[in-house]
Amino acid sequence: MALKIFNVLGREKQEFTPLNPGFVNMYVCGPTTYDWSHLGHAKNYVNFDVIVRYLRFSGYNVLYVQNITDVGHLLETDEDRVIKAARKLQVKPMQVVEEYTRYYFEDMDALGVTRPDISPRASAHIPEQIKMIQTLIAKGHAYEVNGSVYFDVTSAADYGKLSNRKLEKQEAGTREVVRDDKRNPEDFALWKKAEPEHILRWDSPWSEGFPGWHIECSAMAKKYLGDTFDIHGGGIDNLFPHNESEVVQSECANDAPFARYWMLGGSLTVDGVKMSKSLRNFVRARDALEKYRPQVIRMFAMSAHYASPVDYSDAGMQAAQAGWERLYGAVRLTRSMLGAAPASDDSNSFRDRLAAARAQFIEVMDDDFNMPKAVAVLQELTRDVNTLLNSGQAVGRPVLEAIESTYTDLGGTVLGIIPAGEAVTSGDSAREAGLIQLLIEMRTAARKAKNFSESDRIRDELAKLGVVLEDRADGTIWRAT
RNA sequence: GGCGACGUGGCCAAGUGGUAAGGCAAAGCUCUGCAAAAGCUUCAUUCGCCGGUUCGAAUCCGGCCGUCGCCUCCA
Repeated sequence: MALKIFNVLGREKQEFTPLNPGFVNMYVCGPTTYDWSHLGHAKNYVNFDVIVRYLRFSGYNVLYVQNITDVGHLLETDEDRVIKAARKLQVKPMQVVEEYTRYYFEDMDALGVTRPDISPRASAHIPEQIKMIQTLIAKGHAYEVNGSVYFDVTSAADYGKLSNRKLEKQEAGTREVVRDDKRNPEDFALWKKAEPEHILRWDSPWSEGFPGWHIECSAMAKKYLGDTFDIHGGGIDNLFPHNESEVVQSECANDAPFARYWMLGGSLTVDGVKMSKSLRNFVRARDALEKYRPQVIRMFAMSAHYASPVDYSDAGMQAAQAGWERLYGAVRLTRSMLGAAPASDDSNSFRDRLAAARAQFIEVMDDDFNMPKAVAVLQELTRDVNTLLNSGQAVGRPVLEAIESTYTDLGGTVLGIIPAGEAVTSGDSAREAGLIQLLIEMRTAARKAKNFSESDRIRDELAKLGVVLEDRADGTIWRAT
């Protein structure tokens, strides 16, 4: 079974064949770091994280580039959003960028999102952007007016092919407003001359100014991945104009196809409306992390196919949490049983069940990264694992290890929802575990003596402290809530 | 208005021609001293509505209704 990807370019599911066998060059549009990351970012970057993890799990050598936008991303009012934030906070623009870039990585790290291999910043690639703009001017795809440079969308026959937009046949100026000095209303800025109060500014052949928003991705993708590369990811909300502009300017400048596969993630919504900063309906990623474990947020992000929207709600998060706890409960039970398991081949036939789960997992992930179905595969496996482990029949160490590694590989390495283990390392945790074990033994003695008021008191008091006891045929185990 | 996505049980959701995965919630049961955890059972003759194609459609085609996204602020 070969990997298939729904390619937004052409809007069909296609077999994935990398440009160079065994290697995947991938670019994903990153955030503009002038404010906190919210769950919308978390959803999208968790999805792409799983995509990258799965590609690597499948044996591909992935080069993953994700930019940090720190300049040129203007508001509708033509204000630079970074400068605006800096003015509000009374700090230098680059301080804003530094601070929120740091927070962004902190939040993504906490969510278990693997860092991109390269995180290039727009402001560090001004020369590359200027060079690309010069190429576009030389080829007649861009023009300079009053120190600013615009891309002429009528110069490219296939402009609009990604978002399926066609230029309206109309003459410039017939619209009510033709902004700036553009020849066509649809032309977009490659370089903008800076007004005196605009602090973020660089020298260029045309003026002291700053690059447009779209050119950074084209320039940095070219620099690190080449003219043509395999996968370009991002959020569906940036399909137009951002992604469309990237495609047209890159292909015009490079005379080569740009990204071969486009993968765009669905938006996170709240009550059916997109979570966004401007609507002020967002939940910061770090606030969500205070309330829910990172694995639960990842489960939630994977509750629908990556290209579909996901609606945020407490009920949705709680469903994700309940589902996760059942999965993780099976893993925890497996690990606790490993401690005293015999090195026998008891229950060895269960290996077939594990192999089937692996095969199913790969099959559904190969089908355009069907994460909800991949989770379902683990959930079905979990039912059988629980049945086996609670059956009372002997289970040998090799099988337990095979169960553990199945969860670790599929749920851990690929999906990032199964932690590697709760290693008790610090002195305090080891002491705590010892004390809990002592209380468990005291309770066991009380139960044997049928002193249930005493045994229930120990259980209830521990529960109040966040330690839940579970009585099993082979003894009592505990877990922290 | 243009472009695009979508509408599946109480909720979330998979499913692109062969007779409805999975999770959450709910109810009953088993296990337990009681719990917890786990397992079992029940829970859509039906996939927004109306037509059509077909031996057969949630899946294909047409129309209608509704929701959402983008159309130079947004991952």
